[in-house]
Amino acid sequence: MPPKENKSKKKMLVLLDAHAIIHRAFHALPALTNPAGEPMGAVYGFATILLRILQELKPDYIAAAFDMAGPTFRHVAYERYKAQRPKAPDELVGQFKNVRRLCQAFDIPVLEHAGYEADDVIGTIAKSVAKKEKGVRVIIVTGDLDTLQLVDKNISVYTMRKGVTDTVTYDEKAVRERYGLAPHQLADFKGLRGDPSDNIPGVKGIGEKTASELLEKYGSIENLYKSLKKAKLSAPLREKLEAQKEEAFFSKTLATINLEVPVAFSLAKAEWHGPHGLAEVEKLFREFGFTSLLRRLGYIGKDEKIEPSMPPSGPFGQPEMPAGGTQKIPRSADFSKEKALAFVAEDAKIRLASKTHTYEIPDSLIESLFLKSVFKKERRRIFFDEKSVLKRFKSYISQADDFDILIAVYLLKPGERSYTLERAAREAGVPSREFHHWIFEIAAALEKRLRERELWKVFAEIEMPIVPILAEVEDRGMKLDLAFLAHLSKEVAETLQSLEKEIYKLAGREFNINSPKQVSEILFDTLKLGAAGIRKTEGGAISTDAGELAKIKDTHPVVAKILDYREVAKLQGTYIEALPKLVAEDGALHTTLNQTLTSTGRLSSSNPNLQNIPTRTDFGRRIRKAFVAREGYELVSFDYSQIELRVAAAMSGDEKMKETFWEGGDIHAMTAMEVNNLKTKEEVTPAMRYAAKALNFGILYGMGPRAFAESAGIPFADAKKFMQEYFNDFPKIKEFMQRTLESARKTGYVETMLGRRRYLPEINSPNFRVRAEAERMAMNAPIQGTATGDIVKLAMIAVDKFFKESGIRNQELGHILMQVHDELLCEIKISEVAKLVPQIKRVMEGIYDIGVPLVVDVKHGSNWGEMKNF
DNA sequence: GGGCGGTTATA
DNA sequence: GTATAACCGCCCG
Repeated sequence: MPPKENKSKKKMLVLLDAHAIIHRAFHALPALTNPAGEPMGAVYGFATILLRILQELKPDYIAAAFDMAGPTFRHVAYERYKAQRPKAPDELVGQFKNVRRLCQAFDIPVLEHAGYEADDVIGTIAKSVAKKEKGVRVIIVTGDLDTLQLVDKNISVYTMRKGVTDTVTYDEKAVRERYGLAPHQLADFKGLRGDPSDNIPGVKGIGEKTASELLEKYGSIENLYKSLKKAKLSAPLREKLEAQKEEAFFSKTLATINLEVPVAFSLAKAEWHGPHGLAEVEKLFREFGFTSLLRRLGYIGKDEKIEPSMPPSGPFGQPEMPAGGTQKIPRSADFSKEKALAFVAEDAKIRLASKTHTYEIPDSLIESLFLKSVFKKERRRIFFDEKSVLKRFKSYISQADDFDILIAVYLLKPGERSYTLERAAREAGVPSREFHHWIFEIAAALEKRLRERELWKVFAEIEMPIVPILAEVEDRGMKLDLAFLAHLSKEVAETLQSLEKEIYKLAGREFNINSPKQVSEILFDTLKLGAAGIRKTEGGAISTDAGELAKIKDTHPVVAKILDYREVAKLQGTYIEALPKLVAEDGALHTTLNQTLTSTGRLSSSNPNLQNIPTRTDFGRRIRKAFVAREGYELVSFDYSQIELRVAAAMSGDEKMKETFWEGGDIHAMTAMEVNNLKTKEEVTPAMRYAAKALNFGILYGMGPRAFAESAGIPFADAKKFMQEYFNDFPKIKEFMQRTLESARKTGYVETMLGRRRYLPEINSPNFRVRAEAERMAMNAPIQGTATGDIVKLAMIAVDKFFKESGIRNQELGHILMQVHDELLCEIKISEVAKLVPQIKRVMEGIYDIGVPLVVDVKHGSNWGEMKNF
């Protein structure tokens, strides 16, 4: 989040930590060169950030601090200081000079002092200005977090995340949230924990957690040592602190920014004059080859509000898009006669193309009625990522002829990490040209391919219609009961503390229970528990995952406690603590539903992932209770019962399985009867049913006997026998698997009932493991894809349509809240639940005839954790 | 800070 | 033994 506009009357001084910004940009960005071949990436990064700062923060004063060559006072005190740092590469060294030239051109004073680092210079100036000039607040712009210790009421730190695109501002509160410490304690923190990147030793054996805890209790290293004798500390910790007292104090000194650099600074000289006399800058930009930045120069200091963000294209973003002739929309623009338009959401604008022109619409103009009506008018619309365009326009209605290039290329080539317009163009065989010609050609070429490969139905009847539904689901969000979670968090924190204590006591010493490595050491080295029969991890260590620990649960009481701790810690960290931070201003949690990520056609959910909210354990369900219906509504969950097994029965055509589903029988019990050759279902024991259930699921995953033995908890020989029996009893299942594999080997892909494809080039690999993995994917993808890709998506579309066409949606009586693979979660006005549930259930059960009945189970309640059967 | 291994949440 | 997302620790630069 960019800092708030400087609305207060206070003046603002921006101090650029040029050294850190350059380093950051150098590492975060690709190695670019100017036309003359000199490295320019870091200079470009610096320039971009500088422009952004000038636009966004509109400082009254600005100055830049550099490191000076030669040893600093820290090197004099400690020869190993930053000793393991590789020397700055040559490509970087030359760029410092150019950044200095840039500062000169901008008339920004350069600050430096022999024997001190840029941090020290900045610290000295920031603190002295903040003290002397009450009317000035200071913002430090930097590429690392070393300067956070300077933060106070008048000083904040502005820095970059994720490369350089995302920015974050630290004030006192933010530092506390991030570290749990006051800014001035950060040097103490490094004193204890050390800083490997600067070769600051710290106290060996003290990590982030212990350091924070100690500082929370004692405030500072000085205080800690003063009260060390009477402090309540574990023996090993006390020993470490006593033995390494010198290191602790010394490390703190190294980590402390020097506030007494004898550097001259004059606020008057640092005054920023705004955009006058930038001819020098322009000259430099041309010399450096920063043509994309030239345009932005014009904006500096103007009142016009433009979004602070990196340019979407050019050397930094995606590969340069063909931009040819991009222009602002003229007042006289008239699109009424255009048969087709293309829309692409970019960083802070929408790129709009007609067949003959490309325009850019800044976000600020999107709200205009003119553009909204241009967008909504019925005509051919081409997109790359329609969902993001819909959200930008806040318009959730699609049109029959809409074409999303992103979706098209996903269906043609699923399972890629990410897609770009450039890749789509490559896939479509369309070479680069002016944007408006380019994008329409790509769409046409992709449409042709979709039709050739018989993917058109999936595209036009499933994937395109679901786009606006996903946009709306994301936008609506799910309401979270924050008070409830806060309460739960407190309780859970206590549980964790007491579990921690018990574990330390049982183990005989303290260790980090969150570290699998340390857990393994405690269990198998210190306590010498038997490791025979325990799986090894990929790295060769003895595994400590829940399945393995369960095997030795009875050999020592600490094992069960560690399992308890794991469960609670996981839920605390991943949900109870994390979810509240993601609640938006509207009190709701807005996930992102990714439609083009999975290889099988499922959706995925992230930021937060709402598809893995706990439900299996009692404790997990308590978290679910935090997801609540809005006032006057109920949550209603529609869950396709055993949909993957039903699809497997349908696709294979196995009569016994189909019959069981038609009769509404218990599929797992029936399986148990068959593989055990029993005559009546009364003879099926719970253990038999459990094993049969594991077998049914395993079959869907292409499992072998070894994995089956493990999951059912039976001997390998029995497992093998049962699997053979299974394939004898359900021969069509075996045939289906074989047919699928053969076809995959021949064509290189498998497909769902509706023709969605998954390509599996490894299916003919000479490497057994690689090939076997591809075979399992081949057997699973058609089933998973048909059930939770094709069918559930169709159901979402139909249910949404039902809401809209019956007027339910308009009267705000009900809507879809979330999809969890085989479940649709809806929010329905309480008064309407009884009437609507049977109708929705009918829509879902009748969505697609696979030759086996689809059954939907319905539950409802005021929250997601306590639901009653309907 | 980034990347990876190990683990665990869901279907 | 399929499909995911995300946490933490730990190692690297």
